[in-house]
Amino acid sequence: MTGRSTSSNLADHAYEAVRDAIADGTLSPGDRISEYKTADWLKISRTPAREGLLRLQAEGLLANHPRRGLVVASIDNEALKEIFVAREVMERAIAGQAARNASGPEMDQLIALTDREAGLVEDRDAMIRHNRAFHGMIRSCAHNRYLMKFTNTLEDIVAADRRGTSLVDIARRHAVIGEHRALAEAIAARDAGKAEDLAAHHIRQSYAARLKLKLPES
Amino acid sequence: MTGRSTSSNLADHAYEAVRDAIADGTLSPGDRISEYKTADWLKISRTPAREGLLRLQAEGLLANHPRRGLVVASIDNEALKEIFVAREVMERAIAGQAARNASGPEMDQLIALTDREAGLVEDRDAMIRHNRAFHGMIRSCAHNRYLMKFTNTLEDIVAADRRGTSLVDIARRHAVIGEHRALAEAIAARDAGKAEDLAAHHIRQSYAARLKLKLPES
DNA sequence: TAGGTTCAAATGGCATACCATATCGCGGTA
DNA sequence: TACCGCGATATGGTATGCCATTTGAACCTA
Repeated sequence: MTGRSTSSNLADHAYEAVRDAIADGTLSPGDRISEYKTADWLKISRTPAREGLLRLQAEGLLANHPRRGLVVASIDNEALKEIFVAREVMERAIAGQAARNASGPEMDQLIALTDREAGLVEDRDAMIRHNRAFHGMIRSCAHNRYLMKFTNTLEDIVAADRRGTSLVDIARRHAVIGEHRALAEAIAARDAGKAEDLAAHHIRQSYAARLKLKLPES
Repeated sequence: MTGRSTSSNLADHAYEAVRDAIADGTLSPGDRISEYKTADWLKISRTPAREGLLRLQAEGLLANHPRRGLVVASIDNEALKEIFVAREVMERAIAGQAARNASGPEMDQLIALTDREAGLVEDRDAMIRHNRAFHGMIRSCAHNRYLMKFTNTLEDIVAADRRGTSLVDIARRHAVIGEHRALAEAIAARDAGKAEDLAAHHIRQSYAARLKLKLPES
């Protein structure tokens, strides 16, 4: 998942620290990032810092601006479109697989998450965290580590974009809660076809809501 | 792509060398791999060797056996199933996108590739190389860098498996040529729906053919 | 004042050194 | 002969040093 795991080694620590800094806006797209500054910030040496940054680069969160070092990746509208196309097909498949493969306890946990969500509609940050946890749970239920990893990566990239999540809009938050509930119920009912359609629709709605924010090109 | 690009830095060189060694069977699943041996083999120092290996690990080609270092990843039947589920949904989407987005020259090149393929049916290794080039071309045509990267990674993982490709069977090679031709023609005709179905079918056939090889669990 | 030149600081890439730990073999002892 | 313990070796993790390149800016000159 994307959780704050207690990193056992310093490279993981660097990876998580920088990733989280990007996710929460401490670092913005276009910001330059150097091995030195990162190492100094985290009180570690350059080597593990470099390893963490290389990993972020491999995942697409950082871009190697040819002769100027690493920068937080800016995603243009074309890349955003590609990401949402990819997310739609993968989240659709994940929802179907979750409906087929989730264990009883997993489904219980998924339902419990949706029950909790309604109470969070007023709290934007809590909703954002909960949204990630919810989708993470579905990916878990699908029992497909590859689709899980890929979608997690794409979610991180999207979160890094300064246009942020569509959840800043409270109307969208209300809508999301309904979409989540319907999706969770379809999965719990083991209705794979319905779950797939609802998941795809959910991702499309998310993309549409984000485009409506109408923020300038990165 | 997976091409033998002239790596500009040593870490990339290490990455490519080890990846290719895995792909061509020089290294087999379960084989231990150390930073030291890799560095010595390639006449570089541990640092870039380590970076290349870490990248391979992040992609899933190497596994970090807890107390024994890195080993070439063994994929069990469950993982193979997950991979093919993921490949099916992504290759399906890629085929559809290719039918919609491919430029004229790209389609010409795709058709040219299929024309060349028929003459290769007797040459197993040439077919294997051509198969990768063909799928790489379709991924290119789709103009979706994320789906392209993910499917390339999965293809590398599958290639690493010692059970190898189903293309070792000449009957399968004949079938593949037909499936490729049909798929390329659907894309060239911009029939996205048909291309999607053909691509999904192709992946399922590939999985079925591989299972029929009935080789022991890794 | 504008433009060019030069030099210092920053940065990435690579090599190497150091340390802790784990593995494996060798030898001694019961 | 079998088992136990100790030490050499292998290995990963981390720190640091060196070098080439580039950038940015101060300074000099026309």
